[in-house]
Amino acid sequence: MTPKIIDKEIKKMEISSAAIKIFINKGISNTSISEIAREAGIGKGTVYEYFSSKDELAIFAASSWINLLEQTSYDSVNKSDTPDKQLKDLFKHTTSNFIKHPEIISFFIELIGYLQKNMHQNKHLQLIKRIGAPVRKHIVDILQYGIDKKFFREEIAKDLEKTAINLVAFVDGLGLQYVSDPQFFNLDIQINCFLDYFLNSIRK
Amino acid sequence: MTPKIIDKEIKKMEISSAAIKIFINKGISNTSISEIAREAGIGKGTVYEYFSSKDELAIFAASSWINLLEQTSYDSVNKSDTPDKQLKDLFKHTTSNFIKHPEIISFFIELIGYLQKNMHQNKHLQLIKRIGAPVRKHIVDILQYGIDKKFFREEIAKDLEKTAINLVAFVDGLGLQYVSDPQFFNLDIQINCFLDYFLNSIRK
Amino acid sequence: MTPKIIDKEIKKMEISSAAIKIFINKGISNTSISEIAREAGIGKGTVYEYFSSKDELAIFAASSWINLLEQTSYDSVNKSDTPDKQLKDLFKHTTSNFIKHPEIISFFIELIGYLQKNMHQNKHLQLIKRIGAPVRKHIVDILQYGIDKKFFREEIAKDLEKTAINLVAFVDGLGLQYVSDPQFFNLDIQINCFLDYFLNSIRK
Amino acid sequence: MTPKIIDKEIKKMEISSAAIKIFINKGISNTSISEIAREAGIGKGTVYEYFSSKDELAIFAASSWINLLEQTSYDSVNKSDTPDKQLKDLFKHTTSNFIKHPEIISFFIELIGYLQKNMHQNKHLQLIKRIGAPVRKHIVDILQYGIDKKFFREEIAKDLEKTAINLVAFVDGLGLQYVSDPQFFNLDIQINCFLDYFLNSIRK
DNA sequence: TATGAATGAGCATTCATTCAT
DNA sequence: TATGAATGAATGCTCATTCAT
Repeated sequence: MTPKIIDKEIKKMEISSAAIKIFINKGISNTSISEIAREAGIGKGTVYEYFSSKDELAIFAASSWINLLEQTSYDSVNKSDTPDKQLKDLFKHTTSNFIKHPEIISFFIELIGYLQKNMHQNKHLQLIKRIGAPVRKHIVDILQYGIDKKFFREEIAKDLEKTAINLVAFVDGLGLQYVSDPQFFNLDIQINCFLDYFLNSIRK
Repeated sequence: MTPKIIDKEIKKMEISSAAIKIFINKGISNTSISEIAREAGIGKGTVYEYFSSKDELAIFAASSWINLLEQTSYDSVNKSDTPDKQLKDLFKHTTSNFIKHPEIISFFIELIGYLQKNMHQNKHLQLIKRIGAPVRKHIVDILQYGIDKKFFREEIAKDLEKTAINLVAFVDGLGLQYVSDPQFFNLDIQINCFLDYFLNSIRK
Repeated sequence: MTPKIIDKEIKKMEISSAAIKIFINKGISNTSISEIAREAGIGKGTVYEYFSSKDELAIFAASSWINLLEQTSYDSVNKSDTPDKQLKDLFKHTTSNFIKHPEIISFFIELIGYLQKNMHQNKHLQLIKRIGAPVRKHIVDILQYGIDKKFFREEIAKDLEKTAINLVAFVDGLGLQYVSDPQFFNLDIQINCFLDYFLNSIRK
Repeated sequence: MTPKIIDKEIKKMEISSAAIKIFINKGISNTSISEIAREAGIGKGTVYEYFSSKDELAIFAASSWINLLEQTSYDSVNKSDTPDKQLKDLFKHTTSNFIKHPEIISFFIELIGYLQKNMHQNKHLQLIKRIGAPVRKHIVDILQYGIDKKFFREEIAKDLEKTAINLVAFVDGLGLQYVSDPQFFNLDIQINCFLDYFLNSIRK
C-alpha cells in the first residue's frame, strides 16, 4: 500500500531529524540510540525498525541534510544580479549555515570519520562527493554566466571546474576555521576580501 | 626539586609522543589508554600520574604536535626564491602533509570535537588559534617580501592579515576535500590553478 | 465450527513445518519468530494466533517431527530378512539420519534443553519418552521374531525391554559422537563391530 | 613474577567454577556474564580480564571439567579386580556423574552447539575429542588386561579401539536418555544387562 | 613513583511479545 | 482473523578511571 510507504518515509525523516538535532549538539559518537529514541518520542528498538545501525542512521541524517542544502542553494541567489553579486551572495549563503549552525561543521567532520570507517561501501563515497557538488555546480553556472555576459575573461572557461573546486575549498576552510574560533575573524570581511582579489583576476 | 620537574616534563612528552603516533593512525576515540601506555612502555595507571584524563592527554598531545609543525614550517621555503615560488612551495609543503599522511586531517578534525567539548577552558581556544598561526605568519612574511621586492602591488599591504587567513582557509579546505576523496582531484593542479589567479591579481 | 478447527490444525502444521526446517539448520535459539513467519509466508503476529510462545512452537514442531520419524521407521526394514539383517538395517537407517543430516542431533540436543526448562509440564516428559519409543518397539519386535524363529536364545526374552533401551542408547551415543566429530570414526564399521559382538552373545 | 601468574590461574579457575555452576543449572545461553560475575563475587568487567569472550569462558570451563574427569577416572577402578568388575566399576563411575549431576549432560550438549559455531578453530575439535578419550583409553587397558589374564578371547584384540568407541557411545547414550527422563529406567540395571551380554560374547 | 587488577557505567543491538487496526 | 509496527528488557562487551600495593 502506497500510504504505508509514505508513512515509513515520514517516520524515517522524523527519526533522522531527532538524530541530527542531537548529533549536531553532542557529536555522533557521544549520542546514544536511546537518546535519539527519546528525542523522537519512540522506543529504542523502534529506531532499528527504520535503520539497521547507528552508522546507517548517521549517514542517512547527513544525506537528508545535504538534500536540504541542495534544495535551498539555488534559491539564495538572484539570477538577474551581476555575477559578482551572485558569487558573493552564494558565498554568504553557504557560510551563513556556519554562522547560524556552527555545530553543523563538527557534525560533517565527524561524519567523514564515520564514512572512512565504512569507505569500502561505495555509496558513502558518493555521499561525500555530493556534499560540495551543488555549490560547485552553481559556481560553474555563475562563472559561465559572467563569461557570456562579458564580465569575465574568456580564458577562464578552461578552468571552470578547477576553479569551482578551489572556491568551495576556500569556503569550507573558512567555515572550518570559523567554527574553531568564531571570534577570530569576521566572515563577511574575509569573503569580501577574497572575492575582491579573485574577481579582480578574472574580470575583463 | 627542579630536576624532578624536568623529568616529569620529559615523561609527559614521551607519553604524548606515543599517544599522537596512535591517535593519528586510529583516531582519538578509537585509541585506548592501555594502548598508549603499551606504546610508551609504561603501565596504564602511570598515564594518570601525568595526565588527569584522556581528554587532557589528547589536547596536550595535539599541542605538542602543533609546536613541532611550527618549527618545521619555515624550513620548507627557500628564502632567496621569488615570492611566487615561495608561496607555491609553502602551499605544497602544507598540503604534502595531507598527501603523505591524510590521517592527520582526521586527527585534527576529531581534535576540534574534543576541544569543543572543553571549549569553556580558555586555553583550548588558544590552542586552536595556534594551529594555523605559523603558516599565516609565514604567508604574511612572503607577501611583505614580495611587496618590498616590487613583485606585488603595494595596495595589498593593508590586507596582509586577511589574505593570510584566506589562503590558509583555502589550503585547509582543499586538504579537507582531499582526505574525503583523494581521487577526486589532483592537489598540485588545484594549487597551481589557485595561485595563478591569486598571483595574477596581486602582481605588479 | 469443525471446519474452522481443522483449518486451524492445518495452519499449525504449516507453521510448524516452516519452523522445523529452520530450527534444524540454525538451531532453535538462533531462529527468530520473524524468520519462521517469513518462511511460512505469514505475518509475525499470526504465529502467536496459533502458538502462545516460541517455546510452545518449538515443542510442537519437535513433536510433529517425531511423529514423522515414527511413521518412517518401520518401512526401513524388510520383514522377511533374518533378524540379524533386520537389526543391522534398522541401525543403519537410524544412523543414516545422522549421516545425511547431522544437524538433526544438534536440534534434538537443543530441544532437550528447551524441554528441561519446561519440564514441570508433564506432557513434555511424554514427548521425550516418545523420541526413542518407535525404535525401541521395533527392536523388541525383531528380537522376539528372532526368538520365535530359533535364531536367538530364549533366555533373552526376559531382557527384551532393557536390551532395546540399551541398543537405542548405543545408537544415540554413536550419533552424538559422530556429530561431534564426523572424521573420528566410520559409522558402518562401528555398527558392524558392535552387532557382531551383540549378536554373538544372543545367537543360539 | 611467578606468584602473580599462579594467582591469575587461580582466579581463572574461580571464575570458571562460578560459571560452570550456573551454566549447568541454567544452560550456557541463559546465563549472563553479569550473573557469573556476581556468583564469583567480582565485577562484570573483571571476567573479561581473564576471558576474552563468553565462548572462551564456556570452553575453558568445560575443558577444566574434562580435566577433572580425566584425573578421577583412573582412581575409580581397583586394578586388582577382575576385568569384568573393573569394566562394571568404570561404567558405574562414568554414569554416576550423570546420576549426581544430570545437568552436566545438558551442559556438554549445549557446549557442543557452542563449539560447532566455532568449529573452524581447530582447538575446539581437540576439546571434543578429549571428552571421551580418557575413558576410551581406560577401556582399552582393561580389555587388554583381560586378554592378558586369559579372561577374554584373544580375537578381540584387533577390535579394541572400535570396541572402546562403542562402549563409550553406549554410556553416553544411556546418560543422554537418563537425563532426558531419569524415571524411565534404572541405570544400574541397564548397565548390568548390557555388560552381561557384552562380556558373554568376549569371555573365553 | 609506578603499576595493573578491578570496576561498572554505558552502549549498540536483538528479539519475543503485545496490540491497534 | 491477520498483521507488522512498536516496544523495552536483556545482553555481551569496552574502556576510562580508581586504588591497593
